[in-house]
Amino acid sequence: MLGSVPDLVLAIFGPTASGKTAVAEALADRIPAEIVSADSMQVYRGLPILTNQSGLPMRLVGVWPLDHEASLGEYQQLAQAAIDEILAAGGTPVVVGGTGLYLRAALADLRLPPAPEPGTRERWEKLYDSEGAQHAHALLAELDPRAAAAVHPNDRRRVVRGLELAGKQRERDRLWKDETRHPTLVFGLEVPKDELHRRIETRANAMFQAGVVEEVRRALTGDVSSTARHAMGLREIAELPEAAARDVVIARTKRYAAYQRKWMRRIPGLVSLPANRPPGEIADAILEVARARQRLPAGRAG
RNA sequence: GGCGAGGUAGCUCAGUCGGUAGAGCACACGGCUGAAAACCGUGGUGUCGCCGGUUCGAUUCCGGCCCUCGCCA
Repeated sequence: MLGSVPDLVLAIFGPTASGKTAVAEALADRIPAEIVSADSMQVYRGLPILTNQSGLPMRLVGVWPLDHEASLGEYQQLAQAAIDEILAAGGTPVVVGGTGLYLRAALADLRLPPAPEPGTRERWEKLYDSEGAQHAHALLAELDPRAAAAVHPNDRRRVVRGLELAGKQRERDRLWKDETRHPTLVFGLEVPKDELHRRIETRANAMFQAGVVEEVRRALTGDVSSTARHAMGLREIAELPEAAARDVVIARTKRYAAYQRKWMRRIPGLVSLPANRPPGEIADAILEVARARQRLPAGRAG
């Protein structure tokens, strides 16, 4: 152990296969830390190979069964509770993940509006489908002009959500604000695109060697929620020959990595780090930044 | 070698009764607040296999050639 960085939250973001987990592990080797996952698919148990679970001790990995409907609000409560608990015990929470929105929800107080009351989502979805997108959007414009202005009529999900919340107070400006619940440093791992693509291909092959086909087959014998169903490759592995499924998984993972790069550019306060070094060196660099930040007068970190 | 089908965007393909072309996926950019590995929006990136003929004009019609696939030898 090289000492600690008390009262500070560290976060590591980056595209799939950028080595986030290895860096988090190296950090946990160096300071009293616990890892908190910010990953919308690793929260599920039952698909450890497909969702690339590492086997390291981590909070919020494998906590939901596959038939559980995911929700950002529920994740936020669990993740914030975990972070607070680790801090209270004197440890450093290391929040690691590839789901940008989940990472923000773990670190910031997004003031999420409430979950829909039972039945209301179904009701608005029905209206959207029967009356058409334009009609539903026009109705939203009547009930909540600001919300309507922010969504395209074709965006069924957000038009419906807007209708659910019509009339309720919403704070919409917290997602991109550099405000966190605790002093926090967010690091982003940068890997050149070619190198990242090579790693993604290698990992996809390893996934099949590790038996992902059998894992998926087993998982699909039970109920799978609409959110878990979106795990990349789940459908393809069940339906396509192995080689074709692998190609789809590779293509979609590359696309996902591009999406994550977008998040990396947007996450407030993110400190970018080149990732083509051993994880231990990256962890040392992170700790150096963290300690320098802690020597500053009390206040916001990041 | 014979017969058949085909060669158009990065990929799979549509189309043009002759006026230089468009879908899906991919890609790029943007949005996003209780589904985010999701969802939505904007953008066409092209020697239409090659050479010649007919034509004011050919990716389209005609001839030849090259290549791919299938069947038969």
